Amino acid sequence: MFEARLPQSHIFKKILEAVKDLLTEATFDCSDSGIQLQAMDNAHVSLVSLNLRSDGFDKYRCDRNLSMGINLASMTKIMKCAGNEDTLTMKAQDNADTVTFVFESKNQDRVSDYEMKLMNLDREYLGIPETDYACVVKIPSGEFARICRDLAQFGESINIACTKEGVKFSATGDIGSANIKLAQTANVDKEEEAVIVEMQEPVSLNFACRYLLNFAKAAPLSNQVSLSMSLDVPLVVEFKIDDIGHIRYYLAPKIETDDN
Amino acid sequence: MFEARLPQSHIFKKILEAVKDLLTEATFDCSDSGIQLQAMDNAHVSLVSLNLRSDGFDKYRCDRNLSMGINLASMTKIMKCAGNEDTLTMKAQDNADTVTFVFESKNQDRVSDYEMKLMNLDREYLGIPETDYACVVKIPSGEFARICRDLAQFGESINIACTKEGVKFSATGDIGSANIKLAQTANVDKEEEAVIVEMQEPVSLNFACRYLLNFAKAAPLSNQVSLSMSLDVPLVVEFKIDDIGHIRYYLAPKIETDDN
DNA sequence: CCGGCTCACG
DNA sequence: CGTGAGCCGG
Repeated sequence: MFEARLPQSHIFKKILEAVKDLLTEATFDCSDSGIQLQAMDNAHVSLVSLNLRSDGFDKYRCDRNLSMGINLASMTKIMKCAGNEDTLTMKAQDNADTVTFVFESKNQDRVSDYEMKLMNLDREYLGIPETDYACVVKIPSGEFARICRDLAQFGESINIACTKEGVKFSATGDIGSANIKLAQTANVDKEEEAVIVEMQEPVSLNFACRYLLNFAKAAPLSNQVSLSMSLDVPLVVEFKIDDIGHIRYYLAPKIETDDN
Repeated sequence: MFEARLPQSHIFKKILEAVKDLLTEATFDCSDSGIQLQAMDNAHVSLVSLNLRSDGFDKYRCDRNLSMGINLASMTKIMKCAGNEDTLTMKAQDNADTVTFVFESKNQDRVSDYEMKLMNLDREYLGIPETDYACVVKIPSGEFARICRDLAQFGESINIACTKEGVKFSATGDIGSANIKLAQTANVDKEEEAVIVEMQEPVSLNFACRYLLNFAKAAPLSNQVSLSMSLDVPLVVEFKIDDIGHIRYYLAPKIETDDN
């Protein structure tokens, strides 16, 4: 059987908020090492990759590898029924066609369980090569969300330009042009406010704003987000998730000329 | 060139909130003495007049008089990209057809700039005679907004009746009639809560609710609003803006009988 | 002053 | 349904 317990359901709630607008359904692959989800978004433009290590769970047991095809809208509905502080347990029998979510309040006064039908989903295994990136930028995730929101008003694509001094986000459109420059922080008063640029080589790439906006929905999962970029290679937007794993989004640059 | 800097962008943000529903575009007249905007609203019913003195700015430079035709929806979008505590700098070259807004966070780690195209707008210079008013009422601006909102439910016009005892706002309609009376405050505990009536002669005038509602959007700019009234003369609704100027709205009374 | 939540609108 | 604005709490 499969059983995984987290002391706080809110991580899972936020994960669902972070994927449900990109994916209508997805397969959760459970193995001894943890839970993994990997899927192209509905439009087959970006890729979502979620990793939750087994050791990050309060309790974890997975006797046999298990692929659970899940309708994310349904799962979102169920997760909304959990209190943020509830203990969450996911359970499935080895060959079952359902998964059960159990929410327990801290004092055990309230226990609820939700059983959800699993789906058979076509799988597409995608190899993601590990790469060295020309630039890796870490910025506060709230800042990232804010930048995407602000620049979305100006155009459909956002240019990210990275030099060793910092990173610049730009957009151009009918109402004008916008540039947001973040300098690498010298004084790291609070770690979560740091802007850190690791640069081998400067890059300047364009991305579809709409996807970046969706990625930014993962901001509640982490104070910081890292953006890894190289020429002609998909951007990686990574949010670490506490002590358990990460969620990554991959998005190919727009191959446009810099005429905006 | 033209350059004007304010230590806090929120004044400008609020100014835009206070005009954007009345005007789709407007000309900002910049001169050595400051920035002025004067325009009839889209329906040519009311008049908006904004004055920002140069000495109210942190830094101000205007080599040549400059009239900037601005689409206020665009400018509103741009102002929404500023943090409330950001330093705001407006810049334009002498004969440029664009204006640039620069927002800087207090620690300079974040700098964003927005360039916006200027428009050529037809100008209408309107002389506004200085007048003595039969009644000048000062009330808390939040109170004013509340009154307009409350009375809006009853009818399309609001009667403002002023005597030396105080001021009464009334509306009548299908669902009934409403009267809100504010007595002149005796004990001025807090200045911003004061209701002050300066009366030469009592007045009772009717105004289109819809415009008063729009004027009330300037409430965040000031704790107090003053209403200046005389028979058959436009009402003046004035909000002082900190140490820098004011915004005034002018609205002619409805010439109806008091049958509501 | 910022973040989360709730309500209203497109 | 998803997004944006206003309100309340930390």
